[in-house]
Amino acid sequence: MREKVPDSPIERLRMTGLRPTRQRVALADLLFGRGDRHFTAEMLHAEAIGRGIPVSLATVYNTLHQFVEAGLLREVAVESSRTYFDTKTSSHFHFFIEGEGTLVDIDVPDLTVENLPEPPEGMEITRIDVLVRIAPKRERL
Amino acid sequence: MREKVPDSPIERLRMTGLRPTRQRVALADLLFGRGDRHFTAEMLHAEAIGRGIPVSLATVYNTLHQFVEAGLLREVAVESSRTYFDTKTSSHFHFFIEGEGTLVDIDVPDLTVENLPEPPEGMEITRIDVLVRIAPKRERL
DNA sequence: CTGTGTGCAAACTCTTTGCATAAGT
DNA sequence: ACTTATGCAAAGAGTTTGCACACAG
Repeated sequence: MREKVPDSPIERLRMTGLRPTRQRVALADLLFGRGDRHFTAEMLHAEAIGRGIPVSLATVYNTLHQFVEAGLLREVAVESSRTYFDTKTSSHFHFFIEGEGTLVDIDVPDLTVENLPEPPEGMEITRIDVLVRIAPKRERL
Repeated sequence: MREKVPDSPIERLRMTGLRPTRQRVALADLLFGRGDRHFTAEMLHAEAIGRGIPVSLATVYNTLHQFVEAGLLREVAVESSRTYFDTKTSSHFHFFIEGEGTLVDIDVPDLTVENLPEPPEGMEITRIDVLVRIAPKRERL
C-alpha cells in the first residue's frame, strides 16, 4: 500500500504496450520507485546486478531506449560518449557537476530562456536543453 | 591583404604556444579562415583530405583537443558518441537540426536564461549551454 | 641537432546486433 | 503454442594511444 504513485511499474509498462517482463519490471521499479533519477546505462546495470537482479547490459540498453521511445525516460546530452538518462520527462533543466559526472535537476519553476528567436522557416522546436556546468570554486587562478 | 582578421593562423598558433606545423596551420586555416564553423572531427578530416591536405584522423583529433585547451575552439555536447566543435568561443547558444545533425548559432545578442538559481555551496558556474533542438514541422500528428 | 609532432595501426570504450534460448500471454 | 524478450559474445562507431619516422626551431 504505497502512496502518491497510482500506477505501479507494471501498469506503466502496459500503458506503453511493453510486455512486463521480469527485467523490464525490475528496471522500471528501480527507476520510478522513488524520485527523479539521472544515470547512465552502466550505472543502472551495476545497480541492478548489485541488487541481485539478473540482467545483461545489452538488455539494459534495449530497455532504456524502449523507455525513451515510450516517453517514460528522457535522454540528456552532456558529454560525447556517455549517454545520460533522466526519469523526469517534463520540461526542466540541469546542473552538471564536472569532474564528478553528476546531473542534478534545477528545481526552479520559473526558469526560462528569454528572447528566443523563431526557428528557421518550416522548422519547429522539439525541445530546449539548458545545461549549467558547475565545478568546485577555485581560490583564484 | 585580408580584412578584419589581424592574426593569421600562424600568429594564432604562436600565441597559444603551439608549434605552427604544416597540419596545424592547415587546419587552423580551414577553421578560422571565414566565419564561425560547427563540425565534428570526421567532417574536418574529410574536408582536409578533400583539399589535398595530408593529415591523419588521429592528428585531427589531437589538434582539435589542443585547440580546445588553447581556447581557440569549444566543444558542444549534442549527442552522445559524436563530439561537435565550434570555432566561436564566446558565450552563445545553438539550434540543433535533428535528423540533419547540424549546429547553427542562435544570433540573438540578448538571449538569456532567467531566474537561474545559485549553484550549490562551493561551486561555481563554468558555462551555460543552451541547445534548442528543431526539426521539420509536421503537418499534424 | 634536439625535441616535438605526425601517421599508422592497434587498443579502448561505449553501444548495438545476431542468434539460440527463455519467458510472457 | 506462438511471439517477443533476453543473454551472450562478437561486431561497430568514434576516439585514443604507442612507437618509429619526420619536421620545426
